[in-house]
Amino acid sequence: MSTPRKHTIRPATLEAIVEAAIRVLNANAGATMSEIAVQAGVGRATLHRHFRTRDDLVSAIGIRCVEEMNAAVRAQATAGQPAVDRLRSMFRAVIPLGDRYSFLGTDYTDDPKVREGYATQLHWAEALVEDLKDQGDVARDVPSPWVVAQIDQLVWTAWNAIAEGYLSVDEATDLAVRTLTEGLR
Amino acid sequence: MSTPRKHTIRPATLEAIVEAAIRVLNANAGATMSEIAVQAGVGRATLHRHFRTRDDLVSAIGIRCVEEMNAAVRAQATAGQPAVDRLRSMFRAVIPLGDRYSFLGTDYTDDPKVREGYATQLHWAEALVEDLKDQGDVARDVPSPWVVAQIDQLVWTAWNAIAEGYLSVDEATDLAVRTLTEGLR
DNA sequence: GATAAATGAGACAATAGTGTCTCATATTTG
DNA sequence: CAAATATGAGACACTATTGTCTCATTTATC
Repeated sequence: MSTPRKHTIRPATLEAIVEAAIRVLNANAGATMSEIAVQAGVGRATLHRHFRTRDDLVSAIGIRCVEEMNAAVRAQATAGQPAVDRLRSMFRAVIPLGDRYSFLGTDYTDDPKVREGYATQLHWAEALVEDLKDQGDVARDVPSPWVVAQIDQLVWTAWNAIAEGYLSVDEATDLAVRTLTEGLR
Repeated sequence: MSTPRKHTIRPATLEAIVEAAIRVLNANAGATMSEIAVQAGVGRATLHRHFRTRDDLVSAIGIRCVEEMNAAVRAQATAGQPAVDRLRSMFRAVIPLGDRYSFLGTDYTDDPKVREGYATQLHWAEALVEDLKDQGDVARDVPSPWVVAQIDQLVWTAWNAIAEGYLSVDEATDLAVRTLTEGLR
């Protein structure tokens, strides 16, 4: 592991650190170890005890978020369903995670595991887009990277709508699907 | 002004600094004054001579970008045209500026002028959305903030498509309009 | 060409953040 | 309750960056 220590970490402490780090880093990508420690209600030394460097901490939560997201998608991935329904399930699973996920775009980690998890998501999305095209839900003349990018952006837009309180998760999910396929007309 | 100096700046020097700052800060929001100076081909002291602090520099280019963008939109804003055409003109004008604009989201400045410019754009977009709804280009039941957010995101998606080389500016513009109104079906 | 002013290079102090360490305290485990 | 150990607090050295200053050199201006 990248952060081996002779100390065992208490579950509650680990939880506090990870959650605080996700929260703080999403708000400010350049946040300091002290800020994270304060937000976690933990001594700064404890951070360094379990995550030797700042990069280790960022990597660790990057991995966690990406895995969380993949898990959410996998849990919803019911093969055999129509492509649009799978799109909707995917949105429904991923949109509520928007606030934990967003920092990955900014504060991107070079950690291979994060990149790997990212690649997994990308492949999954590409396959889904291919199916959507097969079913005629997406026109063949639209470049697939555009569709994938659009899906990505819609997750963020949907999350924002929920955070700002003008849509519920279900409403946002429906609107995302609708925006992608039918447009807003 | 926030950075008054007894020195006059040479136009070429100012240009080099501002362009380098935009380039470097878009690539890395936490970039250092040294990096910017090197990229500008200018001594670090010269940076501080004309922008007392790093924040001053960031504010200055923030203001510049926002004004650039407003100017581009204003230049295209031909009243009397159908709303969809104005949407297309707006996309066409703003999309190529994506690479200079993108850092504003991340490295957001607290400068009132930047906020003000931002607000101007927002009002402009809201008015356009209202017109689009009047013309039946956007359904009435879609929340306006969603439409505005969608327009914003499409600019970024379009810029990315161009930067990655799989679409031309005109193709990206058309696809953005199409995605918003008709969707990708 | 001469004068004035802007620039480049580098020294400098001050600041902020990182990462390590120690020791007293709190918490778990047996 | 007692022993083991995780934690909190703070001191510490180290590094990177910022912002100021000076002086020699280049560039513009008359």
